[in-house]
Amino acid sequence: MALEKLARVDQRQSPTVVEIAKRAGCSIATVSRVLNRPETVAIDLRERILRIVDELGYVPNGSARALRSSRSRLIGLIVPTLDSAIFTRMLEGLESRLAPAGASLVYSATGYDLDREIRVVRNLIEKGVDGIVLVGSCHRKETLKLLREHRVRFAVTYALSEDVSIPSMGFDNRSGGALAASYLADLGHKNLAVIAGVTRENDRASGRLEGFLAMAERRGIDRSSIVVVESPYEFSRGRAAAKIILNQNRNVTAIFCGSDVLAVGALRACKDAGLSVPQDISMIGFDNLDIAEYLTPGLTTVDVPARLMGEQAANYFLADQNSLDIHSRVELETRLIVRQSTAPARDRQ
Amino acid sequence: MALEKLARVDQRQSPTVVEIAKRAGCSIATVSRVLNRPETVAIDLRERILRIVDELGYVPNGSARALRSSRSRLIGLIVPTLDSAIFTRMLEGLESRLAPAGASLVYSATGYDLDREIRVVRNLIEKGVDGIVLVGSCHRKETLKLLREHRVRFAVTYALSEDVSIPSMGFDNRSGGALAASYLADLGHKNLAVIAGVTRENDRASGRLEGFLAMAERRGIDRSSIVVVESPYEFSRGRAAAKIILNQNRNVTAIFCGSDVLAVGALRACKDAGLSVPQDISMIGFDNLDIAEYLTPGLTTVDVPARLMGEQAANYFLADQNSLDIHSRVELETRLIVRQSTAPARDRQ
DNA sequence: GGAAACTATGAAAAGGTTTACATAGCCCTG
DNA sequence: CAGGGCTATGTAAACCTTTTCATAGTTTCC
Repeated sequence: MALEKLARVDQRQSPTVVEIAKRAGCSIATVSRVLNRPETVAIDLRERILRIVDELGYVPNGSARALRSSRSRLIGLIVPTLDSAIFTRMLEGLESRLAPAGASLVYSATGYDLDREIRVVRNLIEKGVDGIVLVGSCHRKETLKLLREHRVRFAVTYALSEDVSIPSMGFDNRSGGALAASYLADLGHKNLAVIAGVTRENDRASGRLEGFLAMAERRGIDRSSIVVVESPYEFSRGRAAAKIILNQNRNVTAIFCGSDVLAVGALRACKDAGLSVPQDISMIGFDNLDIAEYLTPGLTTVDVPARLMGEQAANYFLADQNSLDIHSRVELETRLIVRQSTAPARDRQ
Repeated sequence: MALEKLARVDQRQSPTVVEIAKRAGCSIATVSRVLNRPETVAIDLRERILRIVDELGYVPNGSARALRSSRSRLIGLIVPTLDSAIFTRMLEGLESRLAPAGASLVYSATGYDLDREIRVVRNLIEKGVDGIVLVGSCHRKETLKLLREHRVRFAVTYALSEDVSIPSMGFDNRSGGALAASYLADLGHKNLAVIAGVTRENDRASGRLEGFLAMAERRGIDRSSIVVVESPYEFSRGRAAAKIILNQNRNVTAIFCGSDVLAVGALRACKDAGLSVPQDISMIGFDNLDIAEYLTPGLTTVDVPARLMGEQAANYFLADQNSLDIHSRVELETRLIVRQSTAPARDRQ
């Protein structure tokens, strides 16, 4: 006699829907229904099943669920890096919305390398994510091809894609840069410098720079007179870049930095050089990191709706794909936060 | 005649292992083998299959793979929050190791709420993660029960669990606190204050505080003379806490903060109060965030091997479970980074 | 009172892999 | 040259759900 057939289901094995059904005296289909659309099951049976689910500590198998329904409740996030804290707020916003809906966030970094982004995307597709949040609208053809061929929804953040068919929750980096230029012009600054992020294959960095230059020009400042340096987003790099600018261009009275991280470094360089901010040099950052308010002097900066972008992206992916009010293009605003690092122009020396 | 049977496989559908096998004229088992243990397949067949895989842009279905093999290549990370940048470095370290191995990181936040942690853990188990990285060794019974019952490997970071059967990659928060106390004693400070994190259900915050107090006592400073305030890890809260301390205890000459975030706020409070650091007040932080070096004055702080913990945790989960050299307890060191925010004691006023 | 329309449930297939087991061909060895 | 041990491949089951379709029972309506 096949004794093993009679052996009780191994207690130590995680229970499945079969075990639940057996105990509730119903079919697995009904158990599944209770778990997914409870209202379709008679109340007493439903409650009996739920009780058993609870008793056994049953947790559905996400892989099986995903395989069958082709929905994993996983959303991928691909950012260049979290090292410089710029994208952390978006990540938090995204997760804060996903979690209550039972969805999870899969995080990946590219290190600002678009080729690595291709591999990252492939990896996320393999994991079966329901959607991918990208930063910026500059990507390899291959990246987009992968996304299209595998029918993975995606959205762009931190920028607004020119192609309106691509969902984006972002802001116009150019206007952000323009905000800074405009304010410096208002203050009477004529000798400007920019420490931009690395603009190559980075539409955010180049947009901010372009917007700044264009507005400066409109305000009567000769574009070619503006000193521009590019620098990776690191404190030390901002410091080094500012040092060069201050040494080589003794008449510069204001510096616009493509990110607050660069600005922190640049502020330090001013101090190193014995220049005071804002008396000698005005400084404007970009991002409005939490720390900006706590620097000395408080950093004037362009606020980026980072958390909001994350939340909006989450909304987009959580919304029923056929829903009527699905916002696939959310245009958010930047605004200038004036603190103590900017003042009216005064000649240096 | 059933024409649809003859219809070519829908090009627009992602190809599966069946399609590959068909084109290569072999069985799906062989395709699977090529993908997982290539060395077991004859070289010419293997290469033919790989070529087809490439041509078709085949991407394996992770859900099916996970379902069958019960390995998802997903590692969960549960931290209180990323808002204060404390845990970001660990996250980056973890991801940087997981990605090359084809594994991905699923991020979740608890907001310092241990009950929410239970739900988060359940959710991650449902997603089928192969392992979970936790922060600290203080958790609800139910959390641990879930992990055990579902046989999910997990590890503790940012602390060393007392229970040696629980893998941990962390450091001793008490020694970290002791480092700070010891250094302040060396400098001759006798009137100390601590702005600790919220110690309730937080072994890291309480460990740091305890270690500080114990060492201070050992160095002849009466424990009861030390002013202790607890505060959530936010710039503004650190500022508020320091303000109270400075107002109510005019003789305090040194403040130890349970995190750099608190220290940034506290530095600001000193400035608000017209006190200079380090001449009037010495300040020590904890974490050694990147920003610490760029504050004015540069912040003396206890360095935490955050990135390393992430990397070590990744190593642990990536290692073959039966491997001999699997390090399930990695004890890392904190060290004091002396900058400009600390100086020998001088009476205030 | 009987057809029509619902409602609650069950049976069974499907989703794409991995893997235990079987097999066929080959090379050795005695 | 029989038989044993390899190696490379194939067959088919299993992983755990969701979902389509069928069915039995109940209500509704003329």
